[in-house]
Amino acid sequence: MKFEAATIKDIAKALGLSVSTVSRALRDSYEISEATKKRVRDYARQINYRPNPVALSLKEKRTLSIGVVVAEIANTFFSQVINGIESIASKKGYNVIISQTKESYEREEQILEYLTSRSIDGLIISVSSETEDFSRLEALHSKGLPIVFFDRVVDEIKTHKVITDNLSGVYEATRHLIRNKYKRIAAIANSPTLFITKERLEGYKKALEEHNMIYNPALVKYCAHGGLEPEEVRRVLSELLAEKQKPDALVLLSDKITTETLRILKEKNIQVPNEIGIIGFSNSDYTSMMSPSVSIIRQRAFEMGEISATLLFSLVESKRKVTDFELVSLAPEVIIRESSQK
Amino acid sequence: MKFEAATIKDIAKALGLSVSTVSRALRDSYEISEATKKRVRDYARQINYRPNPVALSLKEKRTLSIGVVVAEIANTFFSQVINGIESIASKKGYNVIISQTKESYEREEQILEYLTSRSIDGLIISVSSETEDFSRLEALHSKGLPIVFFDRVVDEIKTHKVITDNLSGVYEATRHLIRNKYKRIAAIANSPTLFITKERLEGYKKALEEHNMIYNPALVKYCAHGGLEPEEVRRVLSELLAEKQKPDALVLLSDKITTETLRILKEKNIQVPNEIGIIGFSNSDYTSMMSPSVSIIRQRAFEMGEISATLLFSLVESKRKVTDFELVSLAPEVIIRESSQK
DNA sequence: TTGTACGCGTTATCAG
DNA sequence: CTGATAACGCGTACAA
Repeated sequence: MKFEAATIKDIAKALGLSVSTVSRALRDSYEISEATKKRVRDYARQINYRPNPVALSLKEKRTLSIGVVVAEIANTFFSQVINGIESIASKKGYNVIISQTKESYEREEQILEYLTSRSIDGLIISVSSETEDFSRLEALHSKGLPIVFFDRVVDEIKTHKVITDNLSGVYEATRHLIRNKYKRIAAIANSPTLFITKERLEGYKKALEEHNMIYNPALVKYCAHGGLEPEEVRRVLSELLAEKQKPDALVLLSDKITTETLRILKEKNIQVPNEIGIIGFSNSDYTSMMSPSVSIIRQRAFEMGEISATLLFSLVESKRKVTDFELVSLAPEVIIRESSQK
Repeated sequence: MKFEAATIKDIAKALGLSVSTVSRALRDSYEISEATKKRVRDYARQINYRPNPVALSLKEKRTLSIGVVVAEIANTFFSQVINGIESIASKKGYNVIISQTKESYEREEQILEYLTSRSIDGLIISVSSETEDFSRLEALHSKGLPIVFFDRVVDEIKTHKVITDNLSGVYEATRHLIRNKYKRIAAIANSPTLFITKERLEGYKKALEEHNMIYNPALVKYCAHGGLEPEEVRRVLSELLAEKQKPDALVLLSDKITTETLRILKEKNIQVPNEIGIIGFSNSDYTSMMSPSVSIIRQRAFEMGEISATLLFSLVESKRKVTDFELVSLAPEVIIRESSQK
């Protein structure tokens, strides 16, 4: 069944005017008499006329839509970012088209292929953990599609980027564990190919080095799909706990990994913070309500969305080619609670 | 700056053909010679030609986009529903345009006004808690816009609806509290105007009646904005705790209210489940990891999204006017944990 | 003050 | 086999 709506032509016919007169009357052009304007406006209201945005888009070569690509919508961090993006976009009169990669490069390719064939005016993206080939993004970017990266940014592509100051966040978190007498601090990270993974691990290493603790690669584990595959966190956690000298603390380097780890520790009845100390990325309010309450590195997700959207619109609305790009780095909140203090 | 892409016309010019020939060649029409087809296809690939979806939309009177309207994206329940919707939509080759009402009728009006001026082929909506006037939705619906309601459905409008079996969920939850010797069971609900609020309270009343407990209106409180306004949950909770005979258990009738209540109880250091028993709607995995773990009524959110989307596409793709509508009622999972058993 | 014609990108129809 | 033209809905330069 089709959804039919009135057009300018319908109004013109009904009122015995030409379409251009109607068009001008509706846009309140000075060339149209008040009498005609009134007739047109009254009739338009009566039949509830709305201009067809598709026709406008075709004409103006813009869609008033932006695309947002994230790994998973139902992830607190991403949904908060989307919240921020939507808040700005709706004020600007733009639609927000959401897609999720589920951490798959293939899906990401499909989405980009699909979205960017001119159905969006700009793109805000956090790449999937599998993505290592940025050529399609690069191609789109060099063709003039405005792109803003957030969270999982692509170093090679020169455009606006909004990230958390991952290094200091993790540095601070790790340092805190060290000061609380944890001796064997392990890290569970997202895919090693992600830029943010590298940054976060830098923070971890920096804290260890500054406190003369040796960096032991055996204590660093990766989840290629950021914990989205059900068993990957469980596997690396088992590996860690099976070490001869098993770790006494964990730094969890992504939201999903934090959630999964907490679930597994609870299930295995491992005592936090005594048996193992925990601090990790999380944007869930529930971490404060748990017992023990969970120490977290909290990203300014809503703000990140707002800033990303604002930067994107500055690109979209810019008349000239922008060559000066911003790298916005937001300080995370490192919130110390019970899970990291024995 | 604009994002320019190649068109059929560019190909035609470059190859010295007419646009119609190029169009047909690309669509592999039988009337075109293999040689020409090959030339066109090769060149199209070379310049990375993609048909302009906006032009297609104008011609075909469809946008391959659906609109999704929820109260708040960053709410676990809604983000899980959106996840389900997106999963189906992406398979069907549809874009998902997301908007949030933030529980405001005014915003909902704006969104509908905007979205439905032919930029979407169908709408999936859970109305805002403020919405009492459904005339715009009704108008859109009777004009032929396919609509599917989920969660907060509109009784008056005849179309597909997907809901949780709210009554039995709450009935079962309340009965469970009664069987666990709770005597003064209060309920905190979303706006009294919402259909689901009525249903949920029916479940509450039914359980009380069946166990010969008197229904005391003083023990039922409402949050007009579903807990989105920061202080509303705190206020009603204070009122309840100030009752001469204060309640010894709470049934929390929406996700947001459950989260807020748990936060406040923790803050006030009120002992759960002894001082007060808790069971409430929640779709957050964290409820299982809290201490005490929280008993919940869990909606099948992802599934609800999948079903809503499937039903919507059946409407969108239907050739004739559909008059036979489904009301899908999904059984919630009532998960009994520690917070409701003293 | 109002109307005609064109173009945005595409496909369908009709001509050749 | 290929090309010209109309149409989708709109806004605007140009004509009247």
